[in-house]
Amino acid sequence: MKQKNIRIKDIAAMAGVSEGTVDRVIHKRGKVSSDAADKVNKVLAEIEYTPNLLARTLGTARNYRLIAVIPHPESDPYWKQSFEGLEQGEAELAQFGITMSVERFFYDPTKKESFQQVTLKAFHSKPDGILVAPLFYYASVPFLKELSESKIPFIQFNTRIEQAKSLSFIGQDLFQSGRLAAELISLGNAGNGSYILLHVEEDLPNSIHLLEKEKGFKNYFETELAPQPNHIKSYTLPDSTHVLFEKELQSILRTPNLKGIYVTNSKAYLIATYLEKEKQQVRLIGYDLVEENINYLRKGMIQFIIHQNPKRQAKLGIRTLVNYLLFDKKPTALNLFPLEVITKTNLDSYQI
Amino acid sequence: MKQKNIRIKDIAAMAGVSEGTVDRVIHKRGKVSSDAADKVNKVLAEIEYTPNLLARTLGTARNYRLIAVIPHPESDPYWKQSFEGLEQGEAELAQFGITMSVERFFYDPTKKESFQQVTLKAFHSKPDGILVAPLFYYASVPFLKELSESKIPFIQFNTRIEQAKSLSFIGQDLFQSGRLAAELISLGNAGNGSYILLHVEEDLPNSIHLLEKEKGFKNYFETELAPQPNHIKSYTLPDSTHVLFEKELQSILRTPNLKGIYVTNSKAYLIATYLEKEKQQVRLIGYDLVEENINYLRKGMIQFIIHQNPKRQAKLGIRTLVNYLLFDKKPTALNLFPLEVITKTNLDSYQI
DNA sequence: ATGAAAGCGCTAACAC
DNA sequence: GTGTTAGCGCTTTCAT
Repeated sequence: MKQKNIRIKDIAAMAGVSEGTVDRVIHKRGKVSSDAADKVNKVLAEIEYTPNLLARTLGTARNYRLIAVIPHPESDPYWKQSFEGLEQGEAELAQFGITMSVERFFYDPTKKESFQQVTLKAFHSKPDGILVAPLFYYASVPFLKELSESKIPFIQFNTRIEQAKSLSFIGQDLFQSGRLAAELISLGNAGNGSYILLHVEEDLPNSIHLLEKEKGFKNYFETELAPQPNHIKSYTLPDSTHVLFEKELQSILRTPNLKGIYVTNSKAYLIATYLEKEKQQVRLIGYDLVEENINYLRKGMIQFIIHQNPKRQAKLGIRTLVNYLLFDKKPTALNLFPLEVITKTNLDSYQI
Repeated sequence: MKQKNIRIKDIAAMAGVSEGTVDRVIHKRGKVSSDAADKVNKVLAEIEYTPNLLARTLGTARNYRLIAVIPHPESDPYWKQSFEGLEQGEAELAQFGITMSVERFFYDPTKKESFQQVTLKAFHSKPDGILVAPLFYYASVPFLKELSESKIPFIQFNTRIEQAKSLSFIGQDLFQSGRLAAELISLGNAGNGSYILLHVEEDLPNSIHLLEKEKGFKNYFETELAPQPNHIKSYTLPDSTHVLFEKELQSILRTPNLKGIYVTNSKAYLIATYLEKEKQQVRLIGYDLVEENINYLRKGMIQFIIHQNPKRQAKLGIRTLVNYLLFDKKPTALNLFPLEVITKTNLDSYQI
């Protein structure tokens, strides 16, 4: 009954070959006669061999080098959280005595050139694996293609370039995210209202991911609330320091029968500030648990935050890469994170 | 710069003692002169020693035995999910070659005697650790006390007996959970409505955890919506097969100006069935991603489900126990899970 | 009380 | 090609 775990040694004995040969067959390291290979494979087919992953890493001295390419942590609290996720992932490795370095290459999320420069450097340093948040579509495509061609395994997170042959994408379904925002913003409002979608401080042509959210948002109203005469409009706002910001926002807020505002990035607090000043009551939905948003969530000026869990994304990215490189574990191509709904009341339960 | 990881061997050399002695000091396995202990401790204080957890498990032959005490998986889809979490946790261990068995002891969640019987058996089998969902308050107190006294480490999950000295509690803050339900149910409803809280098919005296939710629910209306003249009432409904079930529910649904119903357990679908039949429009909130709830969520008859993530709770329970037993890692006393809000639209993102 | 040494299961280097 | 063997860092047993 108590079937002891089968080891390579056992397999070797059963197949009548040596441990080394079994290892070579299992890992396809070549240099093995088809005769021996057959014997081993036969045994392998009969038994259930689950390698001991602990022992495997202990045995291998090899030092892997990973590179993480993300926006600079100081550029935005959101990316700070990703950065912390990397650190946690790395700490986890250290604990298990896995010698794997995680170099961080930062770029300026507002400058395409910065991204290009950094990715070039990353590529030339020939790491064993890359974890990248490819914010810039057009700059990412060639980079990721180069990685594929050089057989450098990589994982995309946060933003997805669909055609890239990444090991895995870790992040959220942005179309659904937009739909969720629409559901939450319209909840309890019985028809015929106006809803505004706002891209704040974004370089839209370069941020196709935001357009996914927009599509989802509109889709929800069309498919789920069709008979109700709702008005949906989307705007792009400039940098909040820009003179036009306030002016444009002001006119937007004068939209008749305005029921809700959906901000597609983490800048909802900018709108909240303004609403607070004007004492206007509009349902406001945004993204990410950054401090300013949290404050307005607490005050009740923001009703919902959709959380992307950047920390967990980054941590999982590291873990996935390690599993692949060290343990031969192929990840799922798409690792879609839950669309987490945060309100004033469940906020604390999300703060670790 | 590239400080190689310090091993026990290094410490031994630095302290001028043998590896065995260092090991004895680190693990306080006794049998070491104060002289030698001092030397080792001195080195330990100067350097940063992080044991290689991989090597540690490889080295230990010891076979640990865990016991999980949960309601029978077939008694409720919710507990089925917990059960699956246990399986996942166990699979994870196997992967790493950790030889640790997880026996499952099931009880009938509607019968206190069944719980008592099972816990007695668990206790007598003297396992190395226990993971328990202590649904019955009065029956749990003495059991958990016995565990403490016999120094059998245990973790509570799902339900928490506060005074028990468990290694850790894994679950949700139910008071906050009630508050969250109140927030979601009242959202967008401008004042003066009636809200009903429903305990369905529950033996209330034995389910003090449900009373926590009730307190939280009422608390939210008092503290956050005080000036608005809302009416909150709570009821307990019998088994749905009972003749009184429909009758009582019917009279409840005739509450004037009824805006929302909050079901404190996973039985919201029973109410949804009825609402659907009567074509009554009331906001409905319940717990747990069980199939019937999911169906009504999809249909739009249930607006929100608060998810407790039983699978992850159970999995983490196993992992925590292993970390404690094998790696000497003390868990946090309170591991509160996020209060996850599920709607029709983000549901799919939660289905793994 | 302490040191030496034999594993744990696997990988990799080295003979043959 | 194939078998043998020396580790990886730790625990544990066995002398001393």
